[in-house]
Amino acid sequence: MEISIPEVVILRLPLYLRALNLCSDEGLEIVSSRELGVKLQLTPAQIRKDLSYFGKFGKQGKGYNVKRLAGELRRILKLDREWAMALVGVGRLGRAILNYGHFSTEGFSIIAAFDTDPAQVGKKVSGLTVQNISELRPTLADRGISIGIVAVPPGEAQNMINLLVACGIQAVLNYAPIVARVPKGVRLRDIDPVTALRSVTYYLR
Amino acid sequence: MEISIPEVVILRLPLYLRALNLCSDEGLEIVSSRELGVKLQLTPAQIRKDLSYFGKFGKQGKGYNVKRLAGELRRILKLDREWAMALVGVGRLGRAILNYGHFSTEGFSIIAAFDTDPAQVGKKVSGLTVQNISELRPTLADRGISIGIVAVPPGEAQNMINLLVACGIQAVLNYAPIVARVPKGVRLRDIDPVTALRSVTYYLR
DNA sequence: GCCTGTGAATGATTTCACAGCA
DNA sequence: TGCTGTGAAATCATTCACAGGC
Repeated sequence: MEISIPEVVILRLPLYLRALNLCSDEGLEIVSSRELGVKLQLTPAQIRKDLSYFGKFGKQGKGYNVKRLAGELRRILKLDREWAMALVGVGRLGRAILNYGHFSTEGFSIIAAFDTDPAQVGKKVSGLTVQNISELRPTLADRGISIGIVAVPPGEAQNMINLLVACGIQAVLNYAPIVARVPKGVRLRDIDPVTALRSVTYYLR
Repeated sequence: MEISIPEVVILRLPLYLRALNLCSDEGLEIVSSRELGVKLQLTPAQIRKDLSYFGKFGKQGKGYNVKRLAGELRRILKLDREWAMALVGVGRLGRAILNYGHFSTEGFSIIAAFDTDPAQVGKKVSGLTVQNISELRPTLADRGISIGIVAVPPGEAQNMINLLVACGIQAVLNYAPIVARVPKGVRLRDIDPVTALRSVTYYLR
């Protein structure tokens, strides 16, 4: 029987990757779980235990080879390929997302943009021609798009998510400030600065 | 001795607030933990247990008064006041943050903007005059700013966070794609779509 | 000596299950 | 009957502690 890996572990792997990139920048070739732990404010034991779900990547007495471990994590997280994404909503927020430089350098490309507003359809934004939402289904299928980015007003967001799901999307990155729902089997991540702030004020004077 | 409330609970309270707002929009006056659980994909028991850390807000046999519970949560999370924020970095990302409409409607106002680039200082962006970073300390103190927003390139981000901390900031909302560190007592929240995506591809085909 | 990988122990969080009230 | 609030039980996650290898 398959042992399944806790989701908290998967959520930490990208942080390990960030820390390893930092090690690379510092010219480090080998890093120990203790050193990684200092950078990430995690215990060494947690890092070792997390990695042990996937294999043995370290050398006793030494630590982990920075490049090798980064490569393994990229493979585990399926970051050793390009991921095609579609943006829904090309208003102010959607345009800012298209201009965000860090997606493409990390293997995530927005290759299609959609809007429900006929006035937007056909316009060029950041090198993409805005398509009518009715073209969503064939475009997702033909162009191998697995991730949808939702950047529409809150009132429309759940409908757009439902539409993406109905068209076979596998994951949604939701920028709308709502409680979004997706069926089991579809993955959802929310980018919501207001929710982040609301959980922080509790601790402030 | 004070019993301290688990951080996971605090992280869920803003979601409860979102769900309650949705109930309000639907014209609901009373909601049960079961109904909230359906909206949030959480178990009713978890919602009741979470709320029980703070008091008894429900009516047996009925449920929770939507308006009343929303009000209590706002009070608990200290959202019954205005929070002043300072933005550091007025490049493309910083400007998009200034244009993001959902902060001010939720009681979070960006009332000062800073940049290290002398060419930016003195310019007006979204109604704010960009200030020299050297004015950070007096401005935070004089204007009662408790939250700093970091939107500078990755290489400068940790330095800017250190500076904010040195100037007495209580919380940092970090948009830079780095592993950021803050001392104990300062709260950090990261807004990082690439990290969100990296944790999602693991589950995709 | 130093650090990994990992069962066992501890600690935290979630869920159960039910008393008590509307 | 229906739902809350809550101890107790169950589950899940983290940390400990040490065998084993460099």
